[in-house]
Amino acid sequence: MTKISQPLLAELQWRGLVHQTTADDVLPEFLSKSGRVAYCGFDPTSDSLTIGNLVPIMMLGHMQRCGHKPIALMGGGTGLIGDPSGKDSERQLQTLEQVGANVDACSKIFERVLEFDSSHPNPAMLVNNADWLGSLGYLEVLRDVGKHFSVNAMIQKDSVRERLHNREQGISYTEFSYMLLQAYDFLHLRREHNCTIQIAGSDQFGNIVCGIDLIRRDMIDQGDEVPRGYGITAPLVTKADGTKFGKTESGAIWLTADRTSPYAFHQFWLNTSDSDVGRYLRFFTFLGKEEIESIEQLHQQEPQKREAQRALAAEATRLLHGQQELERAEAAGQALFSGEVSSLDRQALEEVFSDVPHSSHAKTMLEGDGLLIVDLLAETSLAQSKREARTFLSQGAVSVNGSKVTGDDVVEARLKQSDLLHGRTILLRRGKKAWHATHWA
RNA sequence: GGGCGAGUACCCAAGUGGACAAAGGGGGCAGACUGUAAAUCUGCUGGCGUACGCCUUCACAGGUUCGAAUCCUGUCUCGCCCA
Repeated sequence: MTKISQPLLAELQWRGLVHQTTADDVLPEFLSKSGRVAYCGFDPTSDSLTIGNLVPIMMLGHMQRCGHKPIALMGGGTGLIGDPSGKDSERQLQTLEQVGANVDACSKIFERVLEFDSSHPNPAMLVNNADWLGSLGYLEVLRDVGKHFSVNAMIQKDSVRERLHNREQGISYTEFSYMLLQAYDFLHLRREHNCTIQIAGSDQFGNIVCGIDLIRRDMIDQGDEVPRGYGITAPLVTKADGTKFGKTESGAIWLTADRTSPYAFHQFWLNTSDSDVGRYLRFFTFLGKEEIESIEQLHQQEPQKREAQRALAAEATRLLHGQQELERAEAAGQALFSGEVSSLDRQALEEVFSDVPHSSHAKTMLEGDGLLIVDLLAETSLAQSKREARTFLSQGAVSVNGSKVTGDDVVEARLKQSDLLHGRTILLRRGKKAWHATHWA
């Protein structure tokens, strides 16, 4: 996995991960030597990151694989301020404790993609800018950082200008200062860790340039002839149908299992459309060029097999959740979509349905004539009322233990004790995807 | 402050005294077809009830009327024009 395949920039480019760089003329040359240090900042606005953050994380992964040193920067300090970019309203400030907890929680994600072990030739680092921003004095900032910034230039920035012209919202001095802090981060890492590259999403280009400027001015002050700071931005991930990437009906897709189960995560990738899957393989897996191209070829020949989606889902799930969770997710998907659940043994059944809504009922209800399915459905997450349950039944949308409820009068269909799997479970399904497990005791 | 116009269901939008739980479109859910896709076609889409029915809804509060989304009065919100 740690093979050094090709120079970083070429690697990023064929993957389509480069949106824009600074200093196009000298950057390739600069990056051709290994051992460069690059960082990317992440906002700890919550206790997990979403797949929207995955692209820059992958970029850091490529850095490391190409022999450079990646630094993941958690914005524990800047998170207290809030980046005005792309926001149309002032940010709600978070408490110190909140931000601190979020930093801890998010750092686990990086450990999955990056190698932090000190035995690695170029181990990754995780830093929190609260560590240096927190102790920074106000006067110090004004003298050493503020001096290098022109307000005239700052108010020209898109992110600021929009808010300045918006009387309703405006922008606070706090958020206005954000770019100084981000620029200072870069300078700090440049000084302390010889970090020369900043990676970020395309919306951060302006902030990166600020940092580069600051480094240049600062280093000239110190008599350094070749001040170096470069920026690489990643493209915005888009979907062919124009809808927003990374969102589903049930919300954002997160990178940790407590927010988005490995099964849901796997399903998300599996449902990628044909027109996006090639790009996503490049973005979200570490598979090599030839491998991806052969997968694509296979996919084109037999798109119905969805080899490309399967590969994408497998790689991404393994990366973030590990081999074991991947296997569970695949097994669950297999069982849930084939509908062949009655053959599962007890343990497999419990594993597959651990993430599915469930409810408990009294076994005695199944005695005698049994229980009307309509009545049971209304009590589950699958139908809101008896009337709705009747609709689903008559439409042929309901399955019991994987087989569709059919017959002349489906509304009158009943469940009996013989329907119990392993003596305690009956699985209901509405439509293709909505399952509900009922347990009986 | 003055004048005009608008507020309808998840969203857009018709309806300007009864046939209105309210056209049409979008979205959502389900079915067929499929590849857990796209496109297409079909059904459902205020709530509750085993078809008839009941309850709640057309910005809000009152009123006129046998009957109001529709008419009247007041209030609020939004848009445009004038000061």
